[in-house]
Amino acid sequence: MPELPEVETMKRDLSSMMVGRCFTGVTLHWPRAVQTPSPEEFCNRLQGLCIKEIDRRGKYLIFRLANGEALVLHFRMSGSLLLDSRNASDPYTRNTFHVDNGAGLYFRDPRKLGLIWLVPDENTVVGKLGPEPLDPAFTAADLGEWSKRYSAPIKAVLCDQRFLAGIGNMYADEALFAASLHPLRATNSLSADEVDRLYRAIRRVLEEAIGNYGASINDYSRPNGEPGTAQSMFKAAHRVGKPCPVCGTIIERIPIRQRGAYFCPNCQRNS
DNA sequence: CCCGGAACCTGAAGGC
DNA sequence: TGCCTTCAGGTTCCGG
Repeated sequence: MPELPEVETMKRDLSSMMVGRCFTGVTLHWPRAVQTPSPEEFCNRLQGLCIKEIDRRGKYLIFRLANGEALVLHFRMSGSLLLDSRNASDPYTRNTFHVDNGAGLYFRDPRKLGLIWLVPDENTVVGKLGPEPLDPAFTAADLGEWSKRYSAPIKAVLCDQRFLAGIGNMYADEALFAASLHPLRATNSLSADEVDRLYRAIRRVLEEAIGNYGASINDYSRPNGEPGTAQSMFKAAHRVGKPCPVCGTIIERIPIRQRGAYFCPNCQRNS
């Protein structure tokens, strides 16, 4: 499930090979992924456009094009963007972007939940996202200010893209474990010390995961097909029934807002 | 504003 | 073995 570290890895891996290249066409096997414009217009307009730079905002991957427009992708649950031409015949390759060096960018997405936009202004897609957690301008004081506004469980708030951009289920669990905070803690009940712990935990967890090229939990892999290794560092996420690496207590999983929250009931007390 | 639930998807996993 | 149900989860939308 591509979250911030996985999309950041895609951005870095793809930038060296794709910046300066131009799209020669698109094959849409799953046109419903295209949000705007219409699939026909999407294919016509993208053809001939060249990539000026590749960026990331939250969990969105942004191709900034030389004509000022932006091709924006969101991978949701199962999407990935692959370079190897062998993916042309993969039944889960939903859409293919053909590039002027003869190569292709293969949008592989078994669950068909990923989304694609071609827009004159990328902010129509990503404009409502909260701050980037790794932006130097985002401080612990900012996190404290934001947190006062929410009474919902901290786990749910961390996953809310209007609060912070790019954190999903896995990294919210990891950050809360690293900060020794129970996922059900009311967000506005955090002390200044707890906010500071959480702030440092978020940044440490995300930076470490980027250093490990993201987590290959389900269908994600790097553009070259190699898996990321960040999942091997997980202490709580997706580890239900396994021992906490700190204290040995069995990791539990509870539903919060229809999603699984993994945590150590000993290290992350709800009080 | 807040919250819960459904919808979108399909492979995996569990029950009987 | 096999059919059927449920679950996973990011985002948006809808209703209370």
